[in-house]
This record gives sequence, structure tokens and C-alpha cells, in this order.
Amino acid sequence: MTEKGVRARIVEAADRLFYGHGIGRVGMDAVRDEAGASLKAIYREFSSKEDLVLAVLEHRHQLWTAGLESAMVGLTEPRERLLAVYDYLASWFDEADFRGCGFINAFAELGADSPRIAAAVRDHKASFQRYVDAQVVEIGAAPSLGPQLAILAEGAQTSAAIAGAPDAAMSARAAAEVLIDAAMAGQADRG
Amino acid sequence: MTEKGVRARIVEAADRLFYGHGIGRVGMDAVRDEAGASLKAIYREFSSKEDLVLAVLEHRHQLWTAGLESAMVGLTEPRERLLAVYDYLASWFDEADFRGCGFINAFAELGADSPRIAAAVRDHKASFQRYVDAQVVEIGAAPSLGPQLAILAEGAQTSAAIAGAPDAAMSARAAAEVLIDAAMAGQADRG
DNA sequence: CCCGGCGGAGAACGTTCGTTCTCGGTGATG
DNA sequence: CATCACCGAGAACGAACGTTCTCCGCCGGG
Repeated sequence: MTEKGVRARIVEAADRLFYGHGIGRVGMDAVRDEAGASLKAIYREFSSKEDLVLAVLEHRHQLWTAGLESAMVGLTEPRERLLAVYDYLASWFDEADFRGCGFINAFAELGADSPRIAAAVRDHKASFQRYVDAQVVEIGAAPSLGPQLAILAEGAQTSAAIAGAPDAAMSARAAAEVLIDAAMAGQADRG
Repeated sequence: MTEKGVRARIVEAADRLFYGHGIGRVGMDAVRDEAGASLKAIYREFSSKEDLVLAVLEHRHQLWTAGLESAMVGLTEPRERLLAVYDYLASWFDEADFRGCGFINAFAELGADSPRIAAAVRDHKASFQRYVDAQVVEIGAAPSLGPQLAILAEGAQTSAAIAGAPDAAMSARAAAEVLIDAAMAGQADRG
């Protein structure tokens, strides 16, 4: 347990620093100070900084997935579950230290030269896409709606980060409502 | 002219390298080699790497704006002009060296600690938003449509970059059509 | 009490980077 | 021809980084 505790402390400290300042601008010394661990302990858990970055991304993926699921407890209708995505985004954007999607940021910084990090980011986004697609199937809309709703979520994240405008989540939500209703009307027409 | 030529060569070389590998991973020595200039010449034109980055962003902004305008020559109807945005994105995504939006990438890498770069990125996105808003006004749709269309464009860029799927532009275009038509129908209802 | 290994603090090392300096050459001006 | 400002090539410098090593204190087993 103490070993796991150390590892978790390191990952969470690195996550805070990487997310807040960018990966390249945070040295291992800063991670050591923030985690209250030793460099030796860090390198015992992770064989390189890239490995630590991958662990941080995995950790963020767990947080994101758990947050998404908790945002839709009690929502049974797929339409509501789809729209809850944007409510979840809205609450995220309102956090004081919001600085965009950590996966997009990591990809922008390291994706070109680190295939492993690029793959981790792709996996995360694909997982989200699968979730959206599943709800789209459940409401019986055309599959083309799935990518459209995911694009809205992606765009809301970068718009909110760059413009500092958390209301991008509500814009995306309103757009999603129109798209969902249009897609379901289209399905109703032919079935 | 020769002075301008040197400056332009430096900016274009830096742009290629920064965009292809990320700003932090490209040193001034690499810029010197790619531009065929001397370090002294670079620092005569730009007092620091940050200044060079700002010049590169300004250059990219000009390219983007010019490309957008050329994508809609001959299109007179605002609806067509709005949709041409996504056609322009599609042709961009198909370029071999497409690696996402250089502004988003720069913001992800340096926005947290460099206010000047953050401001340059914000200005670029605000300029695009103004263009979209102007077309939205012209077709007489509710102003809330503007941010929604911009979010679609943002999301298409990151989706295409991360998933390596250029068809995100066509997904966004299809969604934009639905949103525009719904917004205009709504306006028609009440006037 | 003694000993051996483990862990932490931090120095050290090699590299890379942003920036500046040195040096030798070149071309215009008198 | 002499002078002088300017230029490019590249060395140099100080800082920061990722990673490893050294040293010392601590703790359990004899």
C-alpha cells in the first residue's frame, strides 16, 4: 500500500504540474518537490519521464471516465445521457485551473515525436467516441451523428481554453440538441 | 528587399520546424540550418525566440486568412460562404504534413506561461469568430449560431489531428448545415 | 551492540538550449 | 590602397534538463 501510495502521489503531483505549465516546462526536480518524494523513488516507479507522462495520461483518463459516468447517474434516456456530456464539460470549464484538455495539450507538445504518447491520446479520444456512438445507436439515430457530437465536445474544450469562455459548453450543448433532434426526426421519417 | 527576404526566409523555416515538431523541441540552431541564415542574422531580426514565435504565428494568421478568403471567391450567398469554411478545412486536413492547428498547439505548449503568445492565439481565434459572426448576421440567423459554427471548426481540427481522420471536416460541414438550416427556420418562424 | 541493505537528499554528469562573443573575411568609401 | 563597418561561421557561456551516482542515516536480524 505504501508503494502504491508513493506512486499515486507522484502521478498526481506530475499531473498538476504538467497540466498547469505544459510537460516540457516542468522538470523532474519540480515533480520531486511537488510530490515530496525523491528522484530515486520516482525513477524506481517510472523508468523515464516519458513513462511518467504515460502514467499521468492514464490517470487523467480514469478521472475523465469516472467524471463522465458520475455526471449521468440517474439519467436513463440516451438523449439525456448524451446532453449530460456537455453539462459535464460546463462544470469542468468552470474550475479555476481549467487549461484545456490535457490530452490535446500533450498531443500538441509531444505527439509529433513520441508515438507512445500519440497513441495514448488517440486511445482516450477513441474511448470517448465509442461512448458517444453507443448512445447514438441506442436512440436509433444515424451513426454519422456520433462524430458530430464528439467534434462539438472537442471544439468546446479548445474554445473554452483559448477564449477563456466556459459558456462554450452551453453553446455546444444547444447545438447538440439541434443535431440530435434533427437526426431523430430523420430516422422517424424512414422508420 | 534583401532584408525582408531574410526575415521571411527565417519565419517560414521556423514555421515549418515549429509546426512539424513543436516549438520547444526545435532549437535556434535548427532554425538557422533550415533558414540558411546565421544566428546573428536571426537575432538581428528577432530579439528572442519568443519574438520569433510571435512572428511565426502572425505569418500563419496571414496564410490562414488568405486561404479562407480564396476558398470563397465566387460564393455570394452567406450560407455557402459559411459552409466553405469546412471545405477549406477539408483541403487543409488532406495535406501530408497536417498536424493540427498551429495556434492550438502553440497555446497548449506555451500559453500557460507566455501571455504574449496566449494573446496572439486568442486574437487569431477571435478574428475567425468575427468572420463567422458576420456571415451569421448576414443570413439573419440568431447570433448564438456563430459560436456553434466556430466550435464545430475547432473540434474538426483537433479531431482530424489526433485521430488522423480528415473526414472530420465533412462531419463538421454536415452538422453546420443542420444548425444553419435550423437557425434560419427559427428566424423565419418569428419574422 | 553490530551489520548490511535500503531509502532519501542532493551532488554530479552529459546534453541541449537560448543567447552572446570572437574572429576572419569582404565590400564600400575616402 | 587604407580604413572601417558589417557579416557569417562557429565557439563559448550559463542555465536547465533528464538521468545517475555518492554519501549518509536508519532499521531489522544476528
